[in-house]
Amino acid sequence: MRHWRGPFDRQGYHHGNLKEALIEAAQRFIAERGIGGFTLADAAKLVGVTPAALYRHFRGRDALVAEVAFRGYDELAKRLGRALQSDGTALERFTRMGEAYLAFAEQEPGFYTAMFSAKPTEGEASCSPFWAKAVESGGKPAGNAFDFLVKALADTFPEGFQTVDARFIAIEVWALSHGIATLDAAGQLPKGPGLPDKYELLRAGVLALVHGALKGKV
Amino acid sequence: MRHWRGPFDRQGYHHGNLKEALIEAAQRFIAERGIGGFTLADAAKLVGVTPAALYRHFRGRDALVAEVAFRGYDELAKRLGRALQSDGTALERFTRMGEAYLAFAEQEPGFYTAMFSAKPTEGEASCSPFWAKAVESGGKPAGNAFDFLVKALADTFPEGFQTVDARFIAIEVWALSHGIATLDAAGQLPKGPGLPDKYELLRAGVLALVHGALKGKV
DNA sequence: TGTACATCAGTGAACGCGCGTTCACTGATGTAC
DNA sequence: TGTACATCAGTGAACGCGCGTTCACTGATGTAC
Repeated sequence: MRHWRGPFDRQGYHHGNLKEALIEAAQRFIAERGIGGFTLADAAKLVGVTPAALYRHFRGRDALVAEVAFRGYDELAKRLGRALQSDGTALERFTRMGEAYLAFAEQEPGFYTAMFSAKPTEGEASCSPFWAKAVESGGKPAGNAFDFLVKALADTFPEGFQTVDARFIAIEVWALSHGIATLDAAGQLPKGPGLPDKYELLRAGVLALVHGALKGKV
Repeated sequence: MRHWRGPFDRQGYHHGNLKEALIEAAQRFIAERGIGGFTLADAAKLVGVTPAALYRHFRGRDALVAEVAFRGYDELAKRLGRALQSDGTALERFTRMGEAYLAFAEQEPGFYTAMFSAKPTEGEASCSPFWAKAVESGGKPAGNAFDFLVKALADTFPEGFQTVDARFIAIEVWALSHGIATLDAAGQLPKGPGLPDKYELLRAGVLALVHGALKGKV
């Protein structure tokens, strides 16, 4: 195999790493134009290949989008897992997870968009990869994003939440994170002097949600 | 003008209420298939009219989508305004607003989708109709959804939020509402025995957010 | 009441386009001998 | 080391389709006289 010189770079008849390059191109176009605006023709062109070449690696358009979404689930779980195992106090790690979530949505809009708009592939395992029971990936059981969140909550507040199910809080935290991330992506988050940025918004909001539960205020 | 017999009903050469019927059809298809999946041809067919007829009433596809979004902003503000002026205590009205928001997103997915994905029309007034300064509509200044939310907060907690800007809380509440609504629409909200439904989720979350601010916990 | 006419909402045929996908093919690669 | 061969990634031409949009038109409506 020829030396790999970057996803959109090519010399000669064989591309060398077409599958990865196509995924990367799709990710980029989905980020720029949304799921509907993404076309196979553009992706192939960017990569320097005929549209038909795609069919050596994917069943079709939907399969490529699904693959992007799948990579997204993986990357998000990886980032959250990394934050969960980072240094510092449990609260610091928990805060870092929130930042990681927002940063992921901002830095990888292609992933994020694909993750929430990929049609459930018929026959495929799970269509809610955030919180579905962890799926095996290459033998070793992979954690999912939602499980990491629940675990972080348990670590950070080992005394538990009296009457409240930890999953309850986790859903609240996730919904707030998702809301902030999508409003921000849509350019709808009010911004201005005296108004917090999204990280501050999430940090303060999560603390309030957790403390509300801690005090049985819910 | 002939008697109006329903949006998708027609007799004779002239439709009678084509503009409204097209908006309604667009709303329905956007709800079913998303912005990308909506086509003029389908809308015209449903209404019983040639695609070209659309151009008597709209500049083109984008204008129709924008009109749907605009109706959505209007309808949402109307519903929130109604909740804001309903009976009961201030807290009850505030809670009702949250329910109204979630119900709107669920009952009018066409509106909700259009509102968040309409491209900012160049030359048009505002591209963030939730919180942009209230626009005149037919002479009388119309309230926007975000202003209603801030007002509800002020009514419900007249003692104010010590160190915290009320808009801060409003953004948190809105982000949580939006997150819950969109996760629910995407079928991603975990559901099961012991887990709360979305209304309970929002109610508890909002209370926690507000109390967090009230106690200066933020 | 009847007729001529202006208005304009909707027709239907056509357009150019770009899409996703297929197919028989070709040329580069690496392996067996 | 050299040659024959199997493999298969990518080609390029073609497909059928449905899209948004245009245009000269037609037929229904309502108004002026």
